[in-house]
Amino acid sequence: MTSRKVVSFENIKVACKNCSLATLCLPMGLTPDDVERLDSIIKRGRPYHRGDHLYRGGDKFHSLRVITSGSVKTYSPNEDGGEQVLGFHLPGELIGLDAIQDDCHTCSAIALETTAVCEIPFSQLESLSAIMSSLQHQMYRLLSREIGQDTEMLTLLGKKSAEERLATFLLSFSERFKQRGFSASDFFLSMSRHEIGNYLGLAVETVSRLFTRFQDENLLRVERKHVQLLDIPRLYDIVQGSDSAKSSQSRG
Amino acid sequence: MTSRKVVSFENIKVACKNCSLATLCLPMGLTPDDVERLDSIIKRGRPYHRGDHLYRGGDKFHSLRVITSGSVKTYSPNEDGGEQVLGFHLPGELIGLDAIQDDCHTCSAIALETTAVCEIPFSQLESLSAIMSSLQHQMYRLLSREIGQDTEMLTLLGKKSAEERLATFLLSFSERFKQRGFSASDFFLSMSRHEIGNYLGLAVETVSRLFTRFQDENLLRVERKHVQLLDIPRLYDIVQGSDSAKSSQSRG
DNA sequence: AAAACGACTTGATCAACATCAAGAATTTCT
DNA sequence: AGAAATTCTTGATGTTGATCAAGTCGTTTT
Repeated sequence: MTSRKVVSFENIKVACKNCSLATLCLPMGLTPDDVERLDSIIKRGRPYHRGDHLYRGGDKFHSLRVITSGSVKTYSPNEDGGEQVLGFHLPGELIGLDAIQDDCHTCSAIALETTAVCEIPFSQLESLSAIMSSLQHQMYRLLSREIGQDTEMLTLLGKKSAEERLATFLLSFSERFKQRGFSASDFFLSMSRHEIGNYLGLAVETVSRLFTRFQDENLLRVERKHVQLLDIPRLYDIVQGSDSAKSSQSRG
Repeated sequence: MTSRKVVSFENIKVACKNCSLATLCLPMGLTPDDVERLDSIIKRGRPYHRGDHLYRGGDKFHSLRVITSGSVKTYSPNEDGGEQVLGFHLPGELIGLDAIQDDCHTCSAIALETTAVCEIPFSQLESLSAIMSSLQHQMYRLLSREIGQDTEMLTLLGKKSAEERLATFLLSFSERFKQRGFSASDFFLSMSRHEIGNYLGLAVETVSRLFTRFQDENLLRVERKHVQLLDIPRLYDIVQGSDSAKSSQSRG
């Protein structure tokens, strides 16, 4: 009896239908029936701790993963010891899509803090999507969205100044936290300055100086990992490039 | 009778089973029967001329497109009139994948020379892939590959020097021409220096100077759009970063 | 063929950001 | 708690590649 209760409790925890992230995640747009079927193949492992790898480049690919709490950094370890940070992932986001191509992870994923994930065995997902057109459609959409996000990032790295990059970075987190029901203007970043710089193609020192400058200009307040955005409209102006940022200074 | 012959000829031209690109393209890994079914939904339009748009950002999305001859540039028109070149596409390559997300093209595609394409209505492709698991698998692989390529490009723009970028660019074309049965060391680039620079996040002048420098160093010969790679191994050394390029100079 | 235009090249200068260096603040380890 | 190791910040200097400017070559127009 007791064990039945425990099992039941576990099931509830895993179920997409009870998950606040469902609208951001794989179940988006699926009927409750379809969500139930999807649920049947999803597994939840034990949580990862800061610094634990979810997978490493070269590992055989079995499962896509959705972050359910915490945050994850993906990076591609490059030949000469260095690394390129590819992304920071928040709850509801799906990672591992790049590994479908040849059944092998091309990049690594590491927990930035205590992090829980749902695992979705890809071969089962594939089979299920063959008989559930809504799921297939959602998969195509998610893969396409990933491509769209990557191309936005290409524009960022190809054309934008350091200032524009950091503003874009901050607003991306602002929007994503907001979507998840958290404050859009007051949050903690789980990654280091070094990781931010690597991601944005900037030196650590440049990132640090920009935080200081943004603070001096009353765009934000920052203390270590804690960031408070004070003038989101002006940050958006900065993202747009063109030094219109100054002209549209918020009525202070 | 005559008209039957013409129709038949047209059919042969369109058929994937007779296409030399099949192994690079959507039919890759499909059985002949499956290729036949895929064929049934593919359309070929009239060729595009240099400067013609295949689609523009904002257009409603109907079809994926495969280049069958010629070449195409994709770019995202950015707010302030400028553009970010996202890619150059050769025969066998599939474009439009980013538009699946919300049925709307997010970027534009323009022919760099006389170019023929196959059109694949996406809704039909989706339906077909629901009943052809091999096709579904291939679609997932292609989408995943696109993501992988984008992340490689992120590393290029985030971390690499101008020299490394141009070497990477040239070797990418070398490899792709080779795959298609053309010379890996002697080819014509269909895009301008300006477009190369935009794509690589460099100024036109920098691209021009690098071509000159590479030529001075006997890495290649270049005249206008015509490029001959003279020392491919050393170009690979340059791509690797670390100035090992000099030490592994080819035995001259 | 001459003229006009656009693409490419080359040179000179400049600016943004990287790198080097050192110190301050935090976190981790024992 | 105290020491060691990180992480972050700040300053000084350097370098890469952008920008500005001018000229050459090639192509298109008339």
